[in-house]
Amino acid sequence: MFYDSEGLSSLPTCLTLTLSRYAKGNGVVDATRVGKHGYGMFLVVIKEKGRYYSFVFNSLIFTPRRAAGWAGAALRRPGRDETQAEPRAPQIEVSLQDQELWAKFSSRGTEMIITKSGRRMFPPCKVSVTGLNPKAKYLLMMDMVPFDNNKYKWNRDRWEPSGLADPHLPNRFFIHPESPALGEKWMQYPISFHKLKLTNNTLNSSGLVVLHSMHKYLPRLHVVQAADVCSQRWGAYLHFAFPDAAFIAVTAYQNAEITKLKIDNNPFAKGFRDYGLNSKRQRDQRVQSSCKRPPENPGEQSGSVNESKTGDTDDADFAVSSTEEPHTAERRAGSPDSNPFISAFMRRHERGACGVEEWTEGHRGPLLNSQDALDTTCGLSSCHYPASAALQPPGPVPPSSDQRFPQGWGDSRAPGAQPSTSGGPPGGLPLPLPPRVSRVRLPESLETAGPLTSDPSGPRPLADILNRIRDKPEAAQGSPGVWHGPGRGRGYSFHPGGSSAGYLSSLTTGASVGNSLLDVRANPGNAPSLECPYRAPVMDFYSNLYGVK
DNA sequence: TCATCTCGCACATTTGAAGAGA
DNA sequence: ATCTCTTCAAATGTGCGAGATG
Repeated sequence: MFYDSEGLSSLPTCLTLTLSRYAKGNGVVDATRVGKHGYGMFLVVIKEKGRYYSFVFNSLIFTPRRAAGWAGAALRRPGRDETQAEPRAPQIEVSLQDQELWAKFSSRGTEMIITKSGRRMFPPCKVSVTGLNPKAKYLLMMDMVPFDNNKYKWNRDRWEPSGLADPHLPNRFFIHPESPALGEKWMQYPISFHKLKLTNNTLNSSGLVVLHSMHKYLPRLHVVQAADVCSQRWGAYLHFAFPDAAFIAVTAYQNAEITKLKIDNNPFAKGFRDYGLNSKRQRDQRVQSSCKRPPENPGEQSGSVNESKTGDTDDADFAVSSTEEPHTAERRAGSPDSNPFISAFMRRHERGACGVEEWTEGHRGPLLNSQDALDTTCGLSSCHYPASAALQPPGPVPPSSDQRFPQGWGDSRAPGAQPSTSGGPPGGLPLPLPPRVSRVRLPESLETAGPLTSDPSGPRPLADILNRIRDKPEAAQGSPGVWHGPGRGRGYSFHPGGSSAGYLSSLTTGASVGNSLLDVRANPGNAPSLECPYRAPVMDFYSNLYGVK
C-alpha cells in the first residue's frame, strides 16, 4: 500500500509531518507499521529518482537532528529478517539529541557556566523518549549527579583533579514545564530541558539546580508515571544518565576551545562571533591597543599566539578565532591523547547515548541517592541510539566498566584508551523542523521547588516528595537498607532492604526489576533479577499488550 | 600572588502585546 | 467579530573583562 503525502494521517503527527514534507519533493512514500502491534516501529519506502528505498526505524528518529541523516545511520535498510522478525517488546528508551554537538563539547571537556541567578545549559539537554504508554501520564524531570569524588582545577591547558569534592548538595529536580503529559505527547517530539538553569547559589529557592563550581556532573533524566505533579501515587519510575553530557561547572570558562564552541553554536552568543570586526568593544580595544602597542613589530610579545598569525592586528581575540590553526588550538588546550580529562570524556562518550539506571516502582521502590548513579550508570549502559539500534537483537552489554570509569587520571594513557569514534548521523538532506509545541504554564506548586508546605494534608509538589524520599531512602523502602562504602573509590551508595547483594547485582548487570520485558537488552538470562510483588501500571500495559502474565 | 567569583556591559534572540488588514 | 500577520518594545540569554574576594 502506498500513501501520498496526505495519506499518512494514521501515523504519529511528528512522523506524518516529516514524511509529508519530505514526500512533497521526493515522490511516493509507503509507511507501514512493522510488527503486529502497530506501535513504535515503521517500515517506510521512499521512491526517489525512480528507485525505491526502504527503511525500518522507530518514530523517535524524526527529530530535526536525526532526520538530517536520511541517508545515514539514523535510517537504515532493513536486514534480511528484520521485517519478519518477532518484534521486541517495547521498552522505555531515551536518547540524547544533538549528539554531534555534544560530542564536540565532550571531546574538549564540556564546561557549563553557573551563576548566582542561574545560567542555562548549552547545549541544552534534549532527549527523545520511546516506549512509554501512550495513554499514561508521565512526569519528566532532570537533575545533576556528581560524576566522581574529585574537585578539578584548570592547569594551563587541561583539567586536573584538585582534591576531594565538596559534599553534594541536596538535589533539586527541574521538572519539565509540560509535565505531566501523556506518553504519546512525550514521544511525539524531542523533549528539551533548555529552561533548566544551573546556579552556585545554595540559598536560591526558584527551582534552580545547585552545583559546586569546579566539580564534574552528569545530567540525569527521571521518567515518572504519575497523573499529576502533586500525585502521591506513582507508577513506574525510571532514570537515565547521559555520559555524553558530563560537564564541569565553572563560574568562568577556562578552556578557550569551549568558549569558541559556545559562541559558534549558541544563537545568543552570536554577538561574539564577529568579535574582531565591528563591535564597539572591539573598537575600544583597538583604540586601547593602539595606545599601548608599539607600532613596530606587533608580533614581538613573547608567548603570544598571535605570532603565528598574519598581518591583521585586530585578532586579540585569537583564543576564539575560527581562523586559528587547528594544531595551535589543540596544542593550547591539550590534545586528546595528552589530556587525561579529555580522554576521560572520550571514553565516557564511547558508551553511547545514555545508560538506563534502574526501574523502581512507585513509592515502594528505592530512589537512589545521587551517589548511586556513580556505580550504576555505567554498569548498565544500554546504549540507546534510536534508529540504528532499535531493531538489533538484545545482547550483552560490552563488559568494559574499567574503560568507562577510569580508575584514575593516569589511566587515560593506558593502551586501552581510545578517542571517541562515535558521531551523530552524517549530514544529509535537511528536513523541516516539527512545529513548536505550545508552552504550558507551570502550576504554582511547580514554580518553586522550595521546602515542603506546612500543611501536611495539602498537595505536595512532586519535587519535594522526591527530595524527601531521597533524603530518607530507608523510610521509603520500609526497611533499614545498607550503605556501601566508596565503590571503586567513588562515594557511597545506598542499597535498600538489606538484600544489598542482589540489588547491587541487578543494577550492575542490567537485570530487569519486576518484569523481564522491560530490560530485555541487557544480559538476558545471565543477570539475577529481583522478585517484585508489585507490578507498576506501565508494566501492566505492556504485559497486556504482549499477552505476558 | 593567585585562583576564583561577581557584576555590569554590549549584543543577540525570544516573547508577547498592540495594531493593521483581510 | 474573528483570524492572521507585522511591528516593536521588553525580557531574557550570552560571553567578556574589570574588579572583588579569599
